[in-house]
Amino acid sequence: MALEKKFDATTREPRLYQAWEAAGCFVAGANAKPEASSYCIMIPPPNVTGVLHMGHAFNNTLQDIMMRWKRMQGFDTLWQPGTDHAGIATQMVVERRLAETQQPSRAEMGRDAFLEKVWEWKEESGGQIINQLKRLGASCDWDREAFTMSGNFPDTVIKVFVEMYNKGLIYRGKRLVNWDPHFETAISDLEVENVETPGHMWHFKYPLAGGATYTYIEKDEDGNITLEETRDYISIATTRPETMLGDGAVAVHPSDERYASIVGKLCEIPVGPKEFRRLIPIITDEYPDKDFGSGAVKITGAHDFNDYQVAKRGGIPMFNLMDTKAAMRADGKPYAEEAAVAQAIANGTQEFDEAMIAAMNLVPQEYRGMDRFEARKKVVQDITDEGLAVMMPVTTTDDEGEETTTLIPYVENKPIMQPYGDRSKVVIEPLLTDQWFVDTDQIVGPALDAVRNGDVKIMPESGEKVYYNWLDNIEPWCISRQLWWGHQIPVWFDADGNQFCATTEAEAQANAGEGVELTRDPDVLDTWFSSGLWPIGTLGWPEETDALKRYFPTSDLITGQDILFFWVARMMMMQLAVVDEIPFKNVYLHGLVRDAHGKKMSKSTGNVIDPLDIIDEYGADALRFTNAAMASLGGALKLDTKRIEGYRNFVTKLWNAGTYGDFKGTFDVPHADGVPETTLPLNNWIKGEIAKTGEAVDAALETYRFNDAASTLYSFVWNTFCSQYLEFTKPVLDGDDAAAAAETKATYAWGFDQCLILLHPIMPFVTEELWGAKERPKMLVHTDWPTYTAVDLVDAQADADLSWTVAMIEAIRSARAQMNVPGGDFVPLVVVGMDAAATSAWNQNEALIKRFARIESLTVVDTMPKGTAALAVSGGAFGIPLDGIIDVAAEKARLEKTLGKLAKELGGLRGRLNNPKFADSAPAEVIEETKANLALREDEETKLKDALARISELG
RNA sequence: GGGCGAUUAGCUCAGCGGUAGAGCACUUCAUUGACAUUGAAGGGGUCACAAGUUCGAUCCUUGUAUCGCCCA
Repeated sequence: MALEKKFDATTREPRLYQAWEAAGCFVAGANAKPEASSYCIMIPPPNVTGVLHMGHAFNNTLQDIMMRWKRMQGFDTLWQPGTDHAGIATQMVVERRLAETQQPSRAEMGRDAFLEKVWEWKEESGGQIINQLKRLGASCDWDREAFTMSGNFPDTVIKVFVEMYNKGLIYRGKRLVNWDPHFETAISDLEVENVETPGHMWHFKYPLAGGATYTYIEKDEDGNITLEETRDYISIATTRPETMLGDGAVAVHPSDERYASIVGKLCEIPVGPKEFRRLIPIITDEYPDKDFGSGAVKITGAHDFNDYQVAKRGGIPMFNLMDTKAAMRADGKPYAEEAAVAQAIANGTQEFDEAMIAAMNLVPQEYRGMDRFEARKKVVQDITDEGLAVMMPVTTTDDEGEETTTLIPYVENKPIMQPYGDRSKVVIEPLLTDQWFVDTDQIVGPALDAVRNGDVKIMPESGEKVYYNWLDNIEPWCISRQLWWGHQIPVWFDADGNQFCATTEAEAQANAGEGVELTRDPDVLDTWFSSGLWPIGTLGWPEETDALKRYFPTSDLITGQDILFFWVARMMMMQLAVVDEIPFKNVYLHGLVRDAHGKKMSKSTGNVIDPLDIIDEYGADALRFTNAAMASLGGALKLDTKRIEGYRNFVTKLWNAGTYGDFKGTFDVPHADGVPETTLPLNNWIKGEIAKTGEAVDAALETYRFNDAASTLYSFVWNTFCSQYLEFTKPVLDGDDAAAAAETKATYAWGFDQCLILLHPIMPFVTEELWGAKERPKMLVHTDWPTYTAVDLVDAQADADLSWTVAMIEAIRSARAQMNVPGGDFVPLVVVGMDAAATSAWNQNEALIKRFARIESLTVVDTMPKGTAALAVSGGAFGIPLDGIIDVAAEKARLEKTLGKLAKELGGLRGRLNNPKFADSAPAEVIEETKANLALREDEETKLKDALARISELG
């Protein structure tokens, strides 16, 4: 059959994919050899409503390379695909759509109706990313496609929750959590992005109770007094004045002498109606930094993580000031009543508990219902108006040179780290709420040990350090979300708030007793709680499924380093906590795919590269090859379309090597499984080169060095197979020796097949297409991966002869080009003192050298004729006689340049060998190698010096 | 502030205790022979800087500078 002139990726790739799918090529266990070991990869599940971006394309290319390679090797493979319900992200998208289409809002339609809308949207868009993965060529077992909200998965999640609850690994409590005021839900630490933002630090006076005064003294480093004054206040610096209303104390460092005399006294929060101002104690704690601000900090336990710790230590009440939208609270009793109770607490005359404090609203009437940022402005204004802002002098000069000094409020402009929700992009508010937590301290140990003892390997190695660093300092994991889309927490409460955790409502009811009214916790679980169970969940746990037995623990996990904590670490902890086994053996982490200049791809920058556009323009194979070539362990991923173009050209190159073979009849050679028997040096040689390449590819993939595999194949196919071997077959296939031609045809056919096989994991489409151009027992996707080795196939003689031949051709071409010998002319070659090896190599490959270097004859002479261009080739002094036409100056320059390089090298080699310490210390083989190298270079130098001397005689 | 990394050709990046590599870009030449998505030849590097270890350092160690990412 004749091949098309070009490979049309756009039309061929989808058809090839369909053919694989139709033949069941990707089904778990397909092409497995009997008794094969298993090889399993879990896809990092993309968001169900997502679209394929370059990160997915990169990540899935690497996974597919591993899968296809292992499948061809006959492993029992499973690539488990699926999608994630992605709680916040999906709920956000659906809510936005509701708004855009003028439908009732989430709150208006209620939970059940809203969830129906989410499912509708999932059905509508859920298949998209899967189809995009297919365009990339991903060989997942689609029959097993999973989704974190359907099939057995929800049962798995609920069962794990119940088990962990029963083991005491999950608890509920009122804690300060990161609260997203936009989505009105708690989020985990990892979902918060801290961004440096311009901010202000205000300085306010908290008056001492009852008009008390003290002497405030500041000293410099040497203990000299720099400031001494009587104060009736303590100065407080804050970036968040609106939270002053919830202050429970002012804290100073225990060693801070400036405030020692007033510790234990009360001071007044300078906000709110004057008659109800609260008094709070001045306490000591290790937290305040003496050198920061005034050294005294206000303690607002309910709205700051550091203050929360101080308040917990000091038993200081934490007054919650804000509602779920982060507006100042408008509920509760009038301010006057609340403030009176709070004062009693501060005075120590009122008992209090957590629930009582939580119910109190200490927001003064005029602030109630205000947005937090509005409230901030008002607080600052009110305090300043009252004269309680710390003032600083500012001197200005007027037109007449008159200096005036005025006092203005002391406000520092300084960058502050502001927390933002990674999805909502609004400022996160620390908020005191009831949430569910995983007690990570209890389950982190095995996850750390598994990596420390090598059961799980993380690549690159730096990933392990990052992993340790995070897990060693892990915080409790807040797993409840005040969302609707997700796995609802399986806990029911009775009227007294008693918890009944069970897998079903009936079970909870049974535990609570008949007739007890129960309400289910409305919250859902963090998406990562369920995706943390992806390995066992997709394999059917808690059922002892066949898949679980065969494929768990899985083999490799290939994922972005950005989800090392979110996902990888949590899968480790969860799998070990639930089934007491590691989820996977190797973790390959990669970075973010960036643009050609290393910039993050973003819509606003406009530098986003859509993988589907790339596939349309260049084909999936080109994109995949680019991905593989970029994937050095730990390397940066900069995607340049020029590079993709280059690999598209490589696809074409391979295709043309196919059309050459087709043209020469190599596709008429029937398919055979074994390595062909050969006698010709060029055929012996290419077999060895292929074996070496195969070994290099295996070695690269075994160590996840995809870039090495790609560059080895690129260089072999383009340079060795096409530029050399293919060219060398021309004289034989066109020649009169029928036996030689037949052998070469068969060898070319086999060699080209090997290229297709070795390239298939990286470039599945074009290779399968070329494979299909001949009658075959199996599709390429299921063809056996080679097991021959270099030891089997390398013929040392052929190897040496062909290497010499290639070097000879290159030396002649180089000399010709530099001597300006017209390309078409055949020229004679002469040699003095040709040795046996060179003679043998010449005899074997004379036709090739003559044809490709355009040589008409080789003559052995006693002395070089005058005006000969010398060649730096081993085995004799070769030269091209160019008497009369030689450019003497050019030839001198050429020789001098080569001699210069040689001299530098010789200097290094001799220096090393002359150093007695080198002889003593270096390994014998290095010394031998150096000596041999020196001899070779000296020989070359002698010949070239002779040549230079001769040419110098001419001019 | 803590952690992790990077610095190699004009650009994007590999690499390695003992000859400095690729792709792109650049220069010159080639055009009916599988392929112009091509072929041939070529130019281009104090491997950031400094000290140390070593017979030998671009590579290992320490420090400096610059840049990046993650966590506070």
